[in-house]
Amino acid sequence: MRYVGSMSDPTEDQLAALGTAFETFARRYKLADALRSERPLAELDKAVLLYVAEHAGCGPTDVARFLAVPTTTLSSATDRLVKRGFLKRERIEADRRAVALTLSESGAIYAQAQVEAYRQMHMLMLSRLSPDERDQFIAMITKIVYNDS
Amino acid sequence: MRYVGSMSDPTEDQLAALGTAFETFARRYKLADALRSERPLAELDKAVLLYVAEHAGCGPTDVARFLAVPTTTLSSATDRLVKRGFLKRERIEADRRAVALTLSESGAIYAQAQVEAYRQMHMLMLSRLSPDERDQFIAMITKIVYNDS
DNA sequence: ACAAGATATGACGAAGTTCGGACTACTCAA
DNA sequence: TTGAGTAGTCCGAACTTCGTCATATCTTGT
Repeated sequence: MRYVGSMSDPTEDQLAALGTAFETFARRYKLADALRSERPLAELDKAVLLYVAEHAGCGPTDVARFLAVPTTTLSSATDRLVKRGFLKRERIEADRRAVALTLSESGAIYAQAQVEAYRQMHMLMLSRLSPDERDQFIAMITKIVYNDS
Repeated sequence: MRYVGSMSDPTEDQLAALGTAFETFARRYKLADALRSERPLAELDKAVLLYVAEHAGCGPTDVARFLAVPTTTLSSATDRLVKRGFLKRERIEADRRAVALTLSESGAIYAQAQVEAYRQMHMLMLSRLSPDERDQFIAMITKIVYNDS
């Protein structure tokens, strides 16, 4: 049984085109990311690093909630990051159960490199569009992402 | 030392906007995917299933190459899929070293459901744009993804 | 003031994944 | 026929995720 939409719904062709574009996009993205040197951090760890970069002093629970993973999983992640010297965990006195997460020097460098890599990729992507299209594209994807329905 | 681009390069604002949009996009995408019932297949396994759905009779090496993972990793994936009854592995006589991968009945159903879920998501995304914008958006993302530079 | 309950983390371990190295079986060219 | 190359799999080490349990600390109703 197939849903028959109104005239203003996206067409099947549009959906198909978008699907294949995304599929290809995701694969390339992964490939580009994979060619980093040394043992790359786990996906989760990178996400944690970037989050802490933007929210210095936050607690593990905050990060876990944001990334939608169990706190124990996040605990493992911070463990790894601390062990590699990318993250600092410090008890705070306002609430001595809690810890405040901050990036170490090298953690900040790593995060910065990561951000830069993304920037490069975005640059490459946008550079394939004309200047006019760039604004349009960004406006559209923003509309898609943020317009909760 | 920062690279100073030409006037027609994407602006920092554009890059930043695109970055945050993607970040949010990726997170939502993951969440939506996570709400499937029963033990969900590993990410790799799903990718394998979808690939085989489109390339019935292909061999493990084909899939491994396409997904850019070692053949041993792909072997594990097919093992799991066969064990769950989603995939069939059959020796072919043209080359008796090779095996041909095909979806089982339930594998096809699963793949179909997966495709449908993506379709839904793409539908939701496109529905936030006006009909005119949809074509424009697809044209742009296609240009971005396929125009190798 | 304090017992009871909520919170923030960490320790531990089971279950599951990735992937290098070794191995089997088969094909092919000389 | 033999040696090199190819398709796949098996095994095991290293890692991740995440549930369960244990530890400190807050917080509060009384």
